[in-house]
Amino acid sequence: MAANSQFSVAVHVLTMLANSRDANLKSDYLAGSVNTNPVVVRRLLGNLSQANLVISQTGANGGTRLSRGPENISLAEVYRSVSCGEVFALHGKSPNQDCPVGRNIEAVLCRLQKEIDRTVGEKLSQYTLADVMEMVEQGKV
Amino acid sequence: MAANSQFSVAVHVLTMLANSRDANLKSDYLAGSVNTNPVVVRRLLGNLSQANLVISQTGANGGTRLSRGPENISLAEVYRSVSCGEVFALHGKSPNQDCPVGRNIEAVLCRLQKEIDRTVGEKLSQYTLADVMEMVEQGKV
DNA sequence: TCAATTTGTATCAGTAAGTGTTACAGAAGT
DNA sequence: ACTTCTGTAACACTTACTGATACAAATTGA
Repeated sequence: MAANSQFSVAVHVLTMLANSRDANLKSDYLAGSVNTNPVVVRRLLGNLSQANLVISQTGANGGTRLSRGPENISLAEVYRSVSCGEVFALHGKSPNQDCPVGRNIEAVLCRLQKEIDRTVGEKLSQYTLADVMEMVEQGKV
Repeated sequence: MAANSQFSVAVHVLTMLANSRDANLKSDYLAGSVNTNPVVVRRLLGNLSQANLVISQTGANGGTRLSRGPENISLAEVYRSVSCGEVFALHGKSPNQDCPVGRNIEAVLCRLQKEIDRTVGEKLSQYTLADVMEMVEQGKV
């Protein structure tokens, strides 16, 4: 399996929840649609729950539902809740401070990083879960 | 060391090359500024060379220089040459095709992915290596 | 109260990617 | 020839994600 597909799975799961409105969906059922293990789904739902996007209930007839209407959940929130939010990372080790470039490049890259990440966030905030539901609906054959 | 910092290191190295104009810089010297191993730098320069951003020469007095002026190298090109260019990944395994959401979500996410990646590319293409040089210069104390 | 269900979480193994290092063949200058 | 470099292979280490089993705690309902 490749890199970080958590955002994709999160959007998938949230769309399922949106389609079922107020009914609690179980991690087993969601995992069946995503084609993965229920624990993977529960871990992901844990992140979404911490971000107040979903509400989970333990016990019999438990499960997970959206915390609000899909038109009030932007993809930017989803992205933030399951990723570090950085398109690229800064240097692992600090560059050589005796070098004029090394001394100043980090600040430049940091500003650039923030700008890129903000751009991604703004783009994602243009879409809500309701938009995704609609697109999925239109894609139906 | 953390995630993918290759873009940061690439911009760092290219800025060094830009500052030294036509002189060949050695991987040892560049590694000293980045604070890493020469082989790491040479691997990175290999990518940049394949993308025709730099020219390397083997042998004594060898090294690497830019293939063109820094005002003609956009950060989008740099980004493309050292990363997969995807802000988020699609599903690892294909979702359950018997589920209405599973059947259609991939296409929706793929469109969204392309749009986000294009947005990042457009933002990065607003900056050239010459802009970075200037910002680094201004940051000097 | 007791049994069944379901989440939350710990734990472990497997996979993939990036990093750092040593080593060495081949190219090129003197 | 000898020295200096790049290009690259090989290996160990770390980190992150995925997938799986296991079980405590919560909740429902009989």
